[in-house]
Amino acid sequence: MPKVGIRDVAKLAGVSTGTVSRVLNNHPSVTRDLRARVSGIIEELGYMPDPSARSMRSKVSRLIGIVIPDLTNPFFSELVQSAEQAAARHGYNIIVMTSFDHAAKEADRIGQLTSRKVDGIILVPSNDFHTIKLPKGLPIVVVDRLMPGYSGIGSDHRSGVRLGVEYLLKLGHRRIGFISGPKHSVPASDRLKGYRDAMEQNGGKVQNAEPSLIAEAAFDYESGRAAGNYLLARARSERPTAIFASSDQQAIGCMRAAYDLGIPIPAALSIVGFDGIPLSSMTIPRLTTMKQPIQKIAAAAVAVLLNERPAPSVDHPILFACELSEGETTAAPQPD
Amino acid sequence: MPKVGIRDVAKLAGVSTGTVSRVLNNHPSVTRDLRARVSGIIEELGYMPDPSARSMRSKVSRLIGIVIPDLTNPFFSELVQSAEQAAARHGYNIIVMTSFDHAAKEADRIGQLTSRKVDGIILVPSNDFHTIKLPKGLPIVVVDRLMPGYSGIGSDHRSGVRLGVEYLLKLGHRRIGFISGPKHSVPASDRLKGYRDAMEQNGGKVQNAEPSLIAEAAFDYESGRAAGNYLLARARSERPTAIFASSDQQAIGCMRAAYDLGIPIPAALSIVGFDGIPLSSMTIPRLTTMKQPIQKIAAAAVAVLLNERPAPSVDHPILFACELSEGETTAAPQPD
DNA sequence: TTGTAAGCGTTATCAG
DNA sequence: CTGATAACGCTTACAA
Repeated sequence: MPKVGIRDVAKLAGVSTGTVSRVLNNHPSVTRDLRARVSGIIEELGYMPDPSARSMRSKVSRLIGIVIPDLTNPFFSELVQSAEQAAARHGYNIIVMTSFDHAAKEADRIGQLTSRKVDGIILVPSNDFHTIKLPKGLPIVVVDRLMPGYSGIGSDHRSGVRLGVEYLLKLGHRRIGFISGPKHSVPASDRLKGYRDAMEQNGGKVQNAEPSLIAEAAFDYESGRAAGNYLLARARSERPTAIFASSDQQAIGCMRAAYDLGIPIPAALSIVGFDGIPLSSMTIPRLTTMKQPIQKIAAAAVAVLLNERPAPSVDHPILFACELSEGETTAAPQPD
Repeated sequence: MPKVGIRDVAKLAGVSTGTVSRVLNNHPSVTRDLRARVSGIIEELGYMPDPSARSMRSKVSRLIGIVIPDLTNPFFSELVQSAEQAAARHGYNIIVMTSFDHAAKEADRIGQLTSRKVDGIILVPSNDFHTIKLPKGLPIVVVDRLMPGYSGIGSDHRSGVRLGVEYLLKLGHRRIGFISGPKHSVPASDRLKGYRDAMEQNGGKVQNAEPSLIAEAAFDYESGRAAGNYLLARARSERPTAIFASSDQQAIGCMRAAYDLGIPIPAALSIVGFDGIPLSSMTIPRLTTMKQPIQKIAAAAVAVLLNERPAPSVDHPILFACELSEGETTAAPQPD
């Protein structure tokens, strides 16, 4: 079965390879019936164009690279899956790579992708991304962890967090703790701002978010647990009655900390997470969380790379709104 | 900056393009110092070979495809991540695709991968995989859900489950429920066999695993919950004192069901999961589970595709042992 | 050991 | 609108 090529199709259809190629790329200048005949033969022969040859000539690989810090993080795996679907709808495929939040690895991955001639890269930058430089000319869209100077797509973390904290305020909480993300992370400081926004506009009572109500942590489970422990292992009168965590994983770690300290949720402590990963509805009790529209983000990123949508300007990222998903980890505070 | 090609390197090094190519592919027949000089120039010029051109001539793409049912499943995302790492160590990259457990999509994905000329495919077959036929000639290794007739790599589900159930028996449990996987799934029936193995060898008492102790379910959270509900919503004397679930997600869903029914874990119910996903140590209480060696599996799969390791014969898959990870969801049964 | 040159399967340029 | 034909950038016999 000696592999059928474009010439076989051409011969059998009685046309030139050029015409077949034009049919393949649905170039407008082919007669309806000629196109039909050729397509027929293509079908019949089960011909599939060779992507390497194609890409070599046309400089288009129909490949999109996606570089994320950690595929094990449900938020990112959902992002990748959504991107894969969106890309597939356009005949594109996805090459995934993990940077492990390590700038050097990240630079290396981006280099590989570049030399693979991917048509674009979706990048969730590592936390010390600023140390690397991106190859000019390659369409690249930064997602989730927006970076100044790069066109980005994500959700509005700041107002998302603000809404979440306001929700806690509305429930009657005043001593609201905050588990922040890594110090230098852009989204982390955005989320922190959202927290401050909400706290400060809430009149005098909690005007200054006391530093002791803010715990810095990585976005993962263990860090969330440590941060929760820091916030909760104190006298009851000092202890926050509610905690907003910057990620669902942190929130879940924090639930664990509360559990270990014997603090019932939501009776003595309310917890709100951020991200809306599937897992958040599987915890006991179900986590209340601010849900990011991952699919929208992924679809938009793909659309931008495929020029189906204008790239956001460097200082005006595309931002989607987050949405509160009420679970069972939040309630009015107990009277002291 | 007019893209540096192999000829530029050749010219600057004063050698032929053939030699440069040989250096690139570290063909043995190149003098040490010549190789050194050429490598120097390559470095200096920042030359990167064009993968399309390369692949077109050599029929090697340095690309591995991986098709899984659902990237959102932590077990698979960890598998993909591990495969990505293993592949990267060999200069290979990974194209991921999701089949959503849908045979038609799966066939389509495999077709795409084939036409992309990937050097091999790692496949976790969908549940109705048997309906599709694989393209001959393409190295493909079936992982996790082993299929008769295909060379596969996975862990020993049957004895893994047996060990888990034996653990429960050792704790003193006798009425042990089992949440099975989808009926026609190969690993599901393997796991079920493991359960039967353990139950049947346990003397007369539970000689026949009563059908009512076995609930069929998909591997996901919701199904696990429903199955748990089925097993638990009965009079206490009929209700199992322990449940073995075929996946961690099922187990967690089952915990949820128990929680909703007011059945305390592990006081009134022990639960053991299967897979050992990271999430399993984040639940409250921490899930006891049979851990699959995902990294080993992924590494072996990549090694097989890269011919670093002989492919397992069609009827003798490579099987790794599972290991019990003791959490907090298991305890001796309460006296009736 | 190294150079030479013929393709690999497409697409794109030019005529016709 | 369609056909011929020259690239595309590299690998690999075949020669030297």
